[in-house]
Parts: sequence; structure tokens; C-alpha cells
Amino acid sequence: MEDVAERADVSRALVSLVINGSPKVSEQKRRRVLEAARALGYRPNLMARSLAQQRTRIIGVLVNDLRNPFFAEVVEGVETAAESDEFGIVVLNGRRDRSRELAAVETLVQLQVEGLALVGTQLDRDDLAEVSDIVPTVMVASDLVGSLDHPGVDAIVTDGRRGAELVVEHLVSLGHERILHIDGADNASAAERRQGYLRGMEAAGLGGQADVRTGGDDEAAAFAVIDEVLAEPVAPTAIFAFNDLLAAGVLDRLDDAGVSVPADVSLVGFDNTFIAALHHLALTTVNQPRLTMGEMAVAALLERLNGRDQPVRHTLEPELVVRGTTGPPPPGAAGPGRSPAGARSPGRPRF
Amino acid sequence: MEDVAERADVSRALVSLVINGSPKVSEQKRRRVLEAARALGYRPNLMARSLAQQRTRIIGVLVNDLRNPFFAEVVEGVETAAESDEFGIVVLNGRRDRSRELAAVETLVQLQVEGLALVGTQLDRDDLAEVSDIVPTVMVASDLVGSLDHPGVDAIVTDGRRGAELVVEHLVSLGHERILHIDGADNASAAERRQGYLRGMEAAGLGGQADVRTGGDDEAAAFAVIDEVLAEPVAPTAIFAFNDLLAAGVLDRLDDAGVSVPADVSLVGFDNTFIAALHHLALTTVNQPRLTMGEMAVAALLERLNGRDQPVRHTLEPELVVRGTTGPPPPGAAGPGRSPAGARSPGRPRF
DNA sequence: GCTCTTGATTAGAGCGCTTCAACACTTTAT
DNA sequence: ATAAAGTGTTGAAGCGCTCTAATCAAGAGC
Repeated sequence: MEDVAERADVSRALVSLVINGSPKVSEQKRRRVLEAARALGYRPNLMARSLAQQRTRIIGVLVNDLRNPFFAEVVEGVETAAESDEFGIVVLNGRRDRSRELAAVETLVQLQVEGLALVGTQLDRDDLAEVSDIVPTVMVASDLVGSLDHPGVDAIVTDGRRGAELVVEHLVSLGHERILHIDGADNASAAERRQGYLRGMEAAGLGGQADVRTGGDDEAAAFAVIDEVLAEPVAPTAIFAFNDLLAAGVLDRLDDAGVSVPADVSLVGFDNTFIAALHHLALTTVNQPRLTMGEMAVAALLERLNGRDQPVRHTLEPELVVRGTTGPPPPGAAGPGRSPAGARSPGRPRF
Repeated sequence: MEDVAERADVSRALVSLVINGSPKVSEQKRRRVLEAARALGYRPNLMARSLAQQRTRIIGVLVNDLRNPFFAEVVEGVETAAESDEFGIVVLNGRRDRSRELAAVETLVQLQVEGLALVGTQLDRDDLAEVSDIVPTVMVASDLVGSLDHPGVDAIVTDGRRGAELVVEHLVSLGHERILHIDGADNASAAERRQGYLRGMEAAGLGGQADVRTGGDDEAAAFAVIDEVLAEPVAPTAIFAFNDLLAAGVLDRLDDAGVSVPADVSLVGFDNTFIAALHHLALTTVNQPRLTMGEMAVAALLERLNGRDQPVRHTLEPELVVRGTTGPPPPGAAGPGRSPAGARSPGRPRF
């Protein structure tokens, strides 16, 4: 910068003004400076600028798992919105490891980000208590575990409970009763969807048949569960998986076992990622407005920066997307899975 | 920091030493400082540190499209390697827009990253000429368009030409002759794979039947091409798509049209993303070692930082992964697509 | 001819940290 | 005892920038 100033025969201050497009610079000097800058290949040092300016115009984004297309799209939403507000974003990947997430948050705070968007993270209120005092924080697509209203944290979520209810309602309306839920284990949104499933089952008078198995959030997690289920005497006629990735794994394993979907068993995912839309999967699923969620997250952060100090919680409506993996249960397979004691018929159709 | 120093009753310099784990600090003072820091919730300012230290320990990663699982996995490789070398990474998403890519590179340079990993970007040598003088640069999974050896830029690629040849060889060995290639349009790796396809066809004595159509790099790009192909009198018996995403789109469209794979037409993708592995797609494809590529990229950058000034170019071997979308051509469909003038038989089987 | 505005430019302090040279104090060698 | 060497600590400069307040030049008003 010194060099540029010298070459243009002006002061360093003026160079700064030109670089930042101040209106109070004569056209003549502006030209001189710009030319000198180009000639010397001058590039402002963002670190120094941020330090001097006491602001970074950076939004930190911590994402649970970049490989999951769902999160990748939320991030795109964040990026789009940030860009149009002249903010940059820094994306860190938690890779489903909570301690890595914690470290990442720390890094972002030290980087002096002006806002923190936590996408699908598993952090809880204790992890965030301190941080949210320092920097505006918004959780996207996952809620603060065990807290309805932490005052410093905003949230943009899709109503997972409602989404799960929609799934159950859909399956029930097709005639299913033995509906299995493979959940997301300790994933941040798992509890809510599980709850919705249970409520949906209750509401349909199927409370006694509710069956939740521990799954996870990728294809691999499905394998063990499906193997287990296949080994049991009575099989479900429908499976509701925590998310699309998991559902894809279920589909694979059922395929291996020669079980056909939806003829033998119906299958539903969650998220409506592009995978679900592939015709060969044609997965019935629940849509979440990913881009919108990302954009709303940025909006929430900016509001905080502009002085709002009340927490905000936007709950978006999920939407059932019916595709090809759901249909009526196979004939003769209806009825409760667990008959009254001793009445279990050995010949009950499997799938 | 000032406050911490005061509370611990030491100088600012000593606080710095403690924070950075210098061995030449007495245990007593170290304790005092750490305690004061904790009590005050002190967090070092990374910007200030980088400025003073004249290094950031950050590797900038620019990725063509985060939604493509292939790139997401390369990034994970980069991240893993960077992490173990105590580097952080900053990921920017070009979203397939070249001007955005250019802007992103500029941002990263201004951020003072110590290394630049360009994953699948479309930038050419002119875009990079200046940048690569400033910061070590490595291209991953895509090559510098129109240049065999730009001295400042390293490259980690899979041999796309060879990969495409493998595909053609595989299809030819199954008995295919009318093999269509839907390319990646202006995507960075498109030219190479196209070339490999053409060479493969030549080598098999099928040069005259080579047929390349302009595609793209996502599902949507496939639709128009497939519609076009379906409207023509003579259909290919095999389709080689630029990548898995595109192949998935092809599969969808063929499905819509009632064409079955591989009975009527064989289909091959590229990249071996997890999508290809889904049993319901079971896409034959070409594997690229994504994680390894990411890790090698970091290794290359670190070598540069340690003084290497010769460019390095690692070409990894692609590997054909045969799954369920390839098989012999339908009976009676063999033979050249374009018969000698006038000899076109109207009844030639379509697909 | 003088002061008052207005607008363009600049000097210099300061952002939060690191680091080098200097300093004070011990310990060891002579 | 004294010099030499080692340990632990600190003052102060400096990283590249911004920004406030001061300065300067030039025209307007009386």
C-alpha cells in the first residue's frame, strides 16, 4: 500500500479511500491510484483491513456433514443471501463429529465472524451459551437440544414433528398399520421426527404398534437395522426412515434381500434431496425448503446485527412429496404385528 | 489480551507466549495466565495473529460445485490432510460460474491463504498466471485448460482420457458399436474424457461411429439430449455420460420413455459417487480416488511451502467399476448406426 | 482584503497480536 | 569473588490497514 501511495504520489490514506470507493476523491487522483495499484499488482490484505475496521463482514457456517446434499443446499442458500448483502462466508465441516464441531465454532469465533450459522449441528445449549453472547447465532435445520428458548440463539427449522406426522398419516391412509421408524440416532433432528412418528401412530390408534429402531444418518446405518428386521417373525409393511440417505440404504438392503418396494413394503424418507427425485428411487419423502432456510438464516443474523435482541424462531411447513415407494400394504399383511399373547400365527406373510 | 496480562500480573508478551505454548514459561506463570484467560473468556483474535505472524495457516479451497458429491468428497480429503498438518481450510463455492470462481480466487488471495486448491474449477492459465506467482496453487480433478505445464501450478488428476478409454473398451467388449458420448460441455474435465472416448472408438475401429453430444454436469443437462436422441431414427446401444449426475439424469429420462437399461441400452457414468453405488441405479462408472486426491493436493501445497519450485503433476489411475447398467446390446441392434448411403433399413430396432 | 465555507488530502494513532533485543535474575564454572 | 552461561520476562516496534481530526487550497461572501 505504501508503494502504491508512493507511485501515485499520494498518501496512504488516500489509497485507502480509493480502494474503498469513497466519493470524496478527485477523479484525477482516483485514476492515478488505481493505475498504480494495477501496475504493482496490489491486493489489499483482508486481515489487516478487518483488524483496523473492527469488522470482518464474514458469516461463519458450520455444517454437520457436507456430503449430505441436504446440507450442501442449505449452505447454498446461506451463500446466496450472504453474497447479496456483501458478506462472505466461511464454511467449516463438522463431519458428524461433535468435538470437531465444537472446535470449529471456536475457530469461527476467533476468526471474528459477525454471525454464526449452525447447519444441522449437534451442539447443545451449553456448548453455545458462551458463544451466542459473543456473536449472533442461528441454528438451521436442527434445534437446540433440550431448550425451547435460549435467548441468544435464533432458529430456522422445518417442523420435523409435523413432517413425521404427515408421513404416518399418508401411510395409514394407504392402509398400513405396522409402520416401522428407523431414526437418526443422536442426530439433531432425530428426536423431533421420532416424536412426530409416535404422535402420528397414537393419533391413528396405532400407538401399540409403534416401533422405533436406532439408525443414523447415512446409507450404511440402515444395513444392520434391516438385517435385524428381516430376521424377525413379523415384518412391518412400511418403513419411515430418518432421512433420504438412510432410506436409500434401506432400499439397497431390501433389494439385496429380494424384498420389493412398494409391493412388499412401503418406504418413506425425509429431506427431499435430489436423490429422492431420481426416478429409479422415486422416494416418497418430506420436503424441506432448503434454500429458503439458508436465506432466512442470514436474514436472522442481519437482524441481530441491526439490533434485534429478542430471539426468533421460524418454523417452516414441511410438505409430503409422494413418489413411487409408497403404496398399499400387500394383501393379507394388514393387521397388528403383535397379536395378543400366544395368537401369533406362524404363517403370517412376511413383507 | 491486555486485560488478561493485567489480571495475571504479567506482560502482554508473556500472555502471547503462554497462548502459543512456548516452552520457556515457568509453570507458575503459565497457570496464572491460563486461569486469567479462562476467567475473562479471552479468545485470541486470529486476524491480528495472522497479521503479526505474517502467516495464516489457512489453505483456500475453491470448489466448482458443492452439490456434486464428488467434489464434496475431494474437499473432505483436503480437509483431513490439512487438519493433520495444522492448517485450516476455507471453502468457497464457485457454483459453476466462472466469474464467481474468479472472484473467489481473488477473495482467497486477499485472505492471505498460504495455499490454493482449485477443485474442478474452470479457470484457465491466464486467470491463474498472476495468482500462482503469489500463492502455491494446485488444481485438483481438473486440468489447466490449454497448457501442459504452467510452472507455478501443480495438478492432481485422474487420467480422464484413460478412464474414458476403459469405458469404451468395456462397452466394445460387450459387443456395442453405436456408443454415444454425452459430454460435460465446458466443464473442466470434459475435453479429456471426450478425447478418451474418441480414441477408444478409433482404437476399436469404430471411429466413424463416434457420436458426441453436448451435455453438462448435472441431471437436468441430460434431458434435452436424450429427447433429441430418442427422436432420431437410429439409436445408440450404449451411452457414456460425462459424470454420474448426468448419467442419473439420462437414466431418469430413459425411464420416462420406457427404455430399459441395460436391456435396451447400456449406460456408464464417471466419478463413482455414492449415487452410482445405490443398488437401484447400480451405475457402471469410473472410480476416481477422491479422498486421496484431496490429500495429495495438500501434500503438493506443503511441498511448495517447503521450497519446491518445480511443478508437479500427479496423474492417478482411473478404475472401471462395473455394475448393473451395462450389458450386451439387444439382439439385432448391433452393427453400424449409419449404414452406407441409402441402405438405412427403416425397420432397424430402436433401442 | 479579510473571514468563512467547502472539499480534497494527509498525518498519525490505533486495531490485537508476535517477536526481537534487552534485561534481570539464577546457576555454574573458574 | 567474578565471569560466563542459562532462564524467564518484558518493552517496544511493527504487521497492513482504517479513520478521525487536522491541514491545505480555493472559491464565496462581505
